[in-house]
Amino acid sequence: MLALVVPIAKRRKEDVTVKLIAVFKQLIAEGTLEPGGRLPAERELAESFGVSRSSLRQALKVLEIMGVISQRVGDGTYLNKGADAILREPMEFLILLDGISAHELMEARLLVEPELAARAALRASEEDIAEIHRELGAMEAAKDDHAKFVAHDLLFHQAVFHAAGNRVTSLMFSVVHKSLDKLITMTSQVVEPEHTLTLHRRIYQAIRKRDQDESRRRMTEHLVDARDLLTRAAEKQSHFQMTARIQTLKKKEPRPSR
Amino acid sequence: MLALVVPIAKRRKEDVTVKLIAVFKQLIAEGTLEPGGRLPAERELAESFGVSRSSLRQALKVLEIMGVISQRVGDGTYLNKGADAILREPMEFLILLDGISAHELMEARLLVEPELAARAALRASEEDIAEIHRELGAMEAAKDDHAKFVAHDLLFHQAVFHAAGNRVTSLMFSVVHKSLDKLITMTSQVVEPEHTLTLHRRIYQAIRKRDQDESRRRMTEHLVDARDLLTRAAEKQSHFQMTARIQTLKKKEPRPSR
DNA sequence: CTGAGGGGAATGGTACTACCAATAAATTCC
DNA sequence: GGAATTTATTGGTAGTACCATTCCCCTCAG
Repeated sequence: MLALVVPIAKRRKEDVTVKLIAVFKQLIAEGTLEPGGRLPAERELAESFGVSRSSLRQALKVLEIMGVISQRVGDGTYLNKGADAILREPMEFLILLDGISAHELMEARLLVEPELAARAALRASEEDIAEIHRELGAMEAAKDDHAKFVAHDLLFHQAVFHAAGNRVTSLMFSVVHKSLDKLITMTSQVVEPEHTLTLHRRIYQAIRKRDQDESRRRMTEHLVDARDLLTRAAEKQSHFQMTARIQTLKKKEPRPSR
Repeated sequence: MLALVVPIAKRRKEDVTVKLIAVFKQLIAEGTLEPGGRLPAERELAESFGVSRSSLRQALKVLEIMGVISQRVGDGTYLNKGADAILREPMEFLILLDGISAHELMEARLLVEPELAARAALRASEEDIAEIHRELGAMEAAKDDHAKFVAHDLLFHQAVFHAAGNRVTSLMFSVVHKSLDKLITMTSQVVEPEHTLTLHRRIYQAIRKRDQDESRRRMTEHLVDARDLLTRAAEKQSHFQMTARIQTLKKKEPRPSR
């Protein structure tokens, strides 16, 4: 059964914060705010909108965490240009809350990337192919540095995405890649770099030959291999490790019996 | 050329808000907070963490917009179970900021959904197929109500996603679908509902027959058709329309010459 | 005229207080 | 025993005060 998506009309009393976010959305859409541009100071904005600075700051904080804007003390607030980081935080929570496993993330890649490789073979420009080749070279150069090796591995895949010419999937899967980064790094320590390199070389060659079918096959071959490795590695790992906390949290029961 | 992802180490002074979000992430990860569970009151939490309620509220607001928690006045704050909405807001901003067009969104669908249809033909359970059929029926029943018709159209596709059994892609494309909703509704007013229905029926039949190749073909057929219709319709539309604003915004130049 | 340095103003970050409105549990009343 | 009312709790908003950082302009020395 499908999860109920609740398109319910509960538009009734919206937060001021929510309204503010909608306003910013509109201002961006109509071009009043331009990427890279500077926003008025918080105190001014708050007055303009007729809300308190507290409320405005809540909205701005949301936008900042999502990567829409950047704030710097003593300087100001700026609308970001591209927003690569915009999906990162949400995605991490998604993985936590829905308990999405590395296996599922790899399945998603397996579902999409082969087709994208085929598309890349069809539409890649010479520059795109050169970029893919560069990342391949960077991988070779970083054989001994696992972190670097994996970083360029993922950049290789991003380059393929770029060559396929679809920003939507590219953006989406940059997050998936990022989420898998740590796990892949762990895995790479028990795999011969040359093995990974061989698989990547085949993908590159296929795209370079403009062979759609082979590109698709080679990408599938690589990802199936990676998925199996990853799944085994993941079984030994319980979960992700998050960053430090501020203070100790009183673990009192959240059940105030009133 | 790929966009520079700025992996720069600027971990220096993090916001209290950012730290708090990290704390919540950890609390969720280690199971101290359970989905559906109730969080302590804001005033208590703020004291526990040793931060002001203002700062805490900023963090909570971020989590609420992302769909991680729900807050109700007079009641309390609860950790959500699934977080369906978690990618919606970020995705909308992404589309705005990167200026992603409806055409590109449809291209993304065209890239992914055919393969997913094939996967659905392979892995769909009887219940999955029944669900797809139900949405088909709902479309037929809503021939005259454009909004409803389109809603069930998208639910049909969601059902196929579900049948394919990959939550990651399902979540991602629920956002894409949502973004296209209005535009598709407009388009549907100039298209014979029977035309759309026919294409959907073919997809359903193919999946039901467990024919992967035909499922893929039929989904491609449908989306190519939809894309062309949509692209033509979009050309006449400048942009999206967002919801209302609170008050008039002083359009003063964001260039305080100090 | 040029460059280095200092001071002031503006900005975001945080804390704290006060009050409102909505909610749910406890209480009272019929 | 059930319905209406009261009461305490909770999130929502506004407003103030103060801090640390940053930028800009002005001054002054060379």
